[in-house]
Amino acid sequence: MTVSHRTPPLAASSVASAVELLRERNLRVSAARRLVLEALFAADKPLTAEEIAAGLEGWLPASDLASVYRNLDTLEEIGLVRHFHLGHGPGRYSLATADEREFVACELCGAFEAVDPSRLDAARELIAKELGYEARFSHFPIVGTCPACLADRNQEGSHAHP
Amino acid sequence: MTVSHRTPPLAASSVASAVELLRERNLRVSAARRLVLEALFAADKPLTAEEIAAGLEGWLPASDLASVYRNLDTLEEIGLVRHFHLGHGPGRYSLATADEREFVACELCGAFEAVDPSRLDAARELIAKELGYEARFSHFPIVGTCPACLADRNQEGSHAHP
DNA sequence: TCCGATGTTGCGAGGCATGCGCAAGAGGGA
DNA sequence: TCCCTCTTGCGCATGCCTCGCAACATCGGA
Repeated sequence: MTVSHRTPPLAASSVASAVELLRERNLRVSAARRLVLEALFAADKPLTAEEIAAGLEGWLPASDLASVYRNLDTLEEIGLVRHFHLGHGPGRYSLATADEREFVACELCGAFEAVDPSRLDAARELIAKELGYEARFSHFPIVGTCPACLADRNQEGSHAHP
Repeated sequence: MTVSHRTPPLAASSVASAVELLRERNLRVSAARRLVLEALFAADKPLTAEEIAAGLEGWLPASDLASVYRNLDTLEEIGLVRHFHLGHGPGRYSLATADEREFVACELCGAFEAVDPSRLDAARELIAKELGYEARFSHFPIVGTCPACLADRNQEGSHAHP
């Protein structure tokens, strides 16, 4: 799923509770499906479909990539999963949280972080005022230069006049 | 070229002056190269490599897609061309302007516009203060909902209580 | 004006991130 | 346990590029 879903988020606290939510929606709890959930619950960061299919480097059984994409898609449709895009490169998937997350990414080093949307409300407001657009950084992040790379850049500049 | 270049922009006013700049850099002025420039000068909006290769629907001779990409890349490297990414979908290329452009895009209808970076400085400042990141919307735009789609959405909501 | 060194072109093939079709297989209510 | 469906797995297709390589063109120099 390369497109952003707008289903309200469903925050599950465990694989078991997520499975429960699947059943409530008459979705089957297949091995492949459960594996995707287990990978997402086990991970501490957004995963690519490839990483999930590979079984998190052996921690979990490997599974079919196409099925992983399909399952991520259905899970996202019901609100259990969210994904965003880190510049070029594959999409990154994670469990949905009650409050949607937004992202910032560094175009130099590739670092990224999730941020609470409220921290971006002021900026969002300014953008709305100036352009009339309502910005959303949950599917496509704010791209720029992270603090570390900014520091590196200043470092470089400084040795011109030691 | 899927990556952003940081060469200072070179604003050319015509194909001839752009060609001049190529010669100054010891780059050859081949037919294919000139065609890319002609397409960009003829267009009133950012083009995809595919559109350029197709000769703008017959206005110009068609050319090889791989060469178009290579030429856009070299032109971008010397600062004559810039490109940005509209969500998924191919990159969009346009002639560089003396002042860099930044972009906003609507994730619902696909519309996008170029904006003067100064109009986003306040938002950029807020983001820097809040996250420490220096945001740049010239390669990856601000993604959100455009005024028209926002109006549509309100329209929909309103007929609940006429 | 011809020449040669080298930058470029135009294919064709390859790669990555997805998406699709379809027959085989597995959930789970009756 | 049966059977209807939902899912899986596999292979192949697609969109957007990128690469390798031989043929070819450009442009400074003889």
